[in-house]
Amino acid sequence: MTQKPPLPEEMKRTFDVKLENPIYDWWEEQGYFKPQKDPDKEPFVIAMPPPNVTGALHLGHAIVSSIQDCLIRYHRLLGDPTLWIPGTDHAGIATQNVVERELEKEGLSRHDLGREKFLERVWEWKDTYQNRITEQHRRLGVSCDWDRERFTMDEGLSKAVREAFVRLYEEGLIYRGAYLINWCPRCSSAISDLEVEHKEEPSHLWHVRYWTEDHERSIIVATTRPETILGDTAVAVNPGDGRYADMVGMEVRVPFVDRLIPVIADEGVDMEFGTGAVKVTPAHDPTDYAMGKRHDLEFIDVMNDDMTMSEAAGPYEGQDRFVCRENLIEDLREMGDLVKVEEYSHSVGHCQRCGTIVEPRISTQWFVKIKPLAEPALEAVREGRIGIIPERFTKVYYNWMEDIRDWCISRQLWWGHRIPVWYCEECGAEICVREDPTACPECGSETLQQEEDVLDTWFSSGLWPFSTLGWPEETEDLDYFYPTSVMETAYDILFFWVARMIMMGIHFTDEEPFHTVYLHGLVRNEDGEKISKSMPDAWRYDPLHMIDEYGQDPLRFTLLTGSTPGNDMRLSPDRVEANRNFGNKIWQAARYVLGNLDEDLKDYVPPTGALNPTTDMDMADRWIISRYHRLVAEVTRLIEAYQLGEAGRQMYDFIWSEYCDWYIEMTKVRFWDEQEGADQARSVLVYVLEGCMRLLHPYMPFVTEAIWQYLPHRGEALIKASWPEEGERDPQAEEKVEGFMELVRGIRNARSEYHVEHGRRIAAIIAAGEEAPFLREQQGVLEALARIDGEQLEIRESLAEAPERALALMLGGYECYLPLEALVDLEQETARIRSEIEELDEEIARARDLLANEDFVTKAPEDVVQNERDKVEDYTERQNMLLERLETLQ
RNA sequence: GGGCAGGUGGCUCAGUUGGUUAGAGCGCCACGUUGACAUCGUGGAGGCCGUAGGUUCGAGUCCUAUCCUGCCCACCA
Repeated sequence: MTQKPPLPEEMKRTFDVKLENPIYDWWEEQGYFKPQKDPDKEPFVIAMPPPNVTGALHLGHAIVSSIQDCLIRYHRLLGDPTLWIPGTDHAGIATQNVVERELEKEGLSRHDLGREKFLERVWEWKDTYQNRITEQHRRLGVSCDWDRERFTMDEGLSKAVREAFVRLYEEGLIYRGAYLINWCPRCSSAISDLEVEHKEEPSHLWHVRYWTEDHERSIIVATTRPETILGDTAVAVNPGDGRYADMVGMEVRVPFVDRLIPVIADEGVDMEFGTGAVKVTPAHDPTDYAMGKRHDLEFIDVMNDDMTMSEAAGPYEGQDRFVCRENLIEDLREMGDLVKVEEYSHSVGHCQRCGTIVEPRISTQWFVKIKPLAEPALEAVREGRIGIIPERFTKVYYNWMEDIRDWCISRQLWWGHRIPVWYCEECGAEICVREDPTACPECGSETLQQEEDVLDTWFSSGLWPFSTLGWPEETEDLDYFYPTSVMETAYDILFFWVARMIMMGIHFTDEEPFHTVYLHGLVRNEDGEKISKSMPDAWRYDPLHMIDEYGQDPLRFTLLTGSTPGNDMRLSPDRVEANRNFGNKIWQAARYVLGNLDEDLKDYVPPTGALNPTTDMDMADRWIISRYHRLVAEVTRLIEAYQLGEAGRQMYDFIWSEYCDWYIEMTKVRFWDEQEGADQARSVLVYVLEGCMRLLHPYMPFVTEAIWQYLPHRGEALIKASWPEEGERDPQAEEKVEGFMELVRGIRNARSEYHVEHGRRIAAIIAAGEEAPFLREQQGVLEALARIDGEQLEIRESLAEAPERALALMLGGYECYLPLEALVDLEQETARIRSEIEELDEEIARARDLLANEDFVTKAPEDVVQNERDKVEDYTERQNMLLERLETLQ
């Protein structure tokens, strides 16, 4: 039944990136991405943030996939029933915009097609891009359950949206009314406060004089938006402002439109700013709106939907708002009522989706009364039922939630969930029901008109963690997999999405939709710029291009290790290349291991549990096992703490710098002439490497699966193997081998310093003290690694007399002499020893000072103090030997 | 106006309960075709951890102030 993995019989010289896709397909066909439900186990569940169906995946999606797939694969290896739900978002405005742009190329507008035909076009687009996105996701290696793939506008989710809307409506938490909203003239729709991006822009502050009816008195106001003068319905001053006290209650005339407006007193006016008098346009400014409400002023919208001036703008009717501004300023100047123009910079709201300057205006829209939803959402985080990583974002979350304002959810678009409300043309009743109504429940009339507006796309996204599991139906999935575990996404949609999921999740399911929020940063290019499609070298940062070039594993490893939670990262192709090299390094190590095993690989199948170090093993074996066990513990701890980057780096360092650079080199000696312990080495090589593949699998799924398949192993696939066990450490072996490494490094260093040819084997005399037996055991390894001539190597307990004319090294507890007569330059050697003595001097002085400090000795932990004592002893010993040496040289 | 993050070798970044002589990758210098690997190996140069104070036996790590960079929030007319 079990189909074999799609790999060549023999390991090739390098890992072929083209194998990634077949391996992925194999995993999928084998059903490894599907959760193994077990009622006794707690499942691990992630709802994947659904990409918009607007276009191609970018590096932002690559980081999402990398982090989530890493967590998913880790938990799958732990044996948790693991579910990752994929899907896509209809992305209301964004998608409608791209399709409209397509239509523009044909010279058409959506109005030319009409609602129905236009929506057909959008669905076509959606089908194309959803498929493309799915394909791209597969290439990113995501191990999600494709059978559970959802779309925010598919039948089930639409039902969820309808249910959520109706419930909120019935609870009185959704209302309709005319309020000040943000209007995007290009999108021709209302947008929420969050969808407005404020940018500081240079502009002017125009001082304009308003006259009283009799032209006896006047008041000067300062404004950044002269075109809204036409909608003024008051002029306000601070009640405590003596300059204008006598004018309060008077009426002044609005220029160009025949209207007298009152001068009012309001606490909100800052006496220090501008002239201290402010024009009030309640229909076009949030502050003025509030003032208008307080003083019961008239609300006059002076613009049409397309931002041409409306009939209310009198002589300026039909002009674009900014053309009107220019003309109006000119006219004021001519009239002499433009008193002053100052340079002024202020923040201007732009539409998040199209960049157009947003116009605050009064409009009838649908809103969610948000406070009742926000309160429990705040508590959930305050009381720790939801944790946010990194923690600093909890404060950001609190600030926003505490200060939250009602959410405008209606959009004047065609693409989206149409608001399930009908109006009766007979009696005017407003009907909000779960099933499409056929007759008015009030008057029985069948002339019902459905609300034209659709919902904000984030309304459906807010239901994602449970709507994807079948809510509002009480499905098995919902019962078993909900609440989900981790919500992982970019920090820039904390409010848009995460906050709303928490609010809606708690409201509709009485449970927090997830227990952990993990926020990652944005990916930028080498220069720290946001990567956008319009950049000339954008292709260099296209994840698919990077995958073609280097493979998915290196890209993923780079994204995982390149940053810490919540911090942006700069991604350069160089880094991906470096990690590609790491993948190759592992591949080569595996080839070495495999090449040294006997025919029957089954002899080396690793134990089910940990292989612990025992005294009958070679010290090198004990050392690497111990180091590997340390790694298992560390990586597990770090992943559990969501420190994915650090865990990855630890594996990189261990595999490259310990396993490859040292352990593999050490084993070679045993294989050369099949010395004692060669079989032991084979088992240990396999044990550690196979374990590393399991550890590393969440970080480099493809290359590890391939290697694992070649290596002796238990089970059919790495992806569903088990997480390594934390075995025993062997401090003694670690200490001995590290001393040995220090000795080897010292000899190599000396060779290099004295320009000994690489190929040349040299003599050495080593006084090893009680380590002599150990060093004799490792004699062959020492010869190989330090390139020493076995015939000329002497290992003793101690030396009665140090050899003359030899380099002296005091390292790792060894006293080592390299008799390089011909090569030793006496002066150079003297200088070398002197500088080493000096360095030791400094260290000894530092440690002695520390130990002389009573406070240090009494207050610091015992092991820290002891450590310093040992150092003084060790350094002094080394220094004495070097001093002696210096004398013999002179 | 409020808040947050970053400032560590030439570049990009680690360094999470304060404790060896602060690490890595890339780049740089010297040497190297030993049968896992030149997508490599060996050795090396290079940092008073933004600045100034403070707490502590001990600070890259904690506190205060300050400068620079970036970001978020806010009804700045």
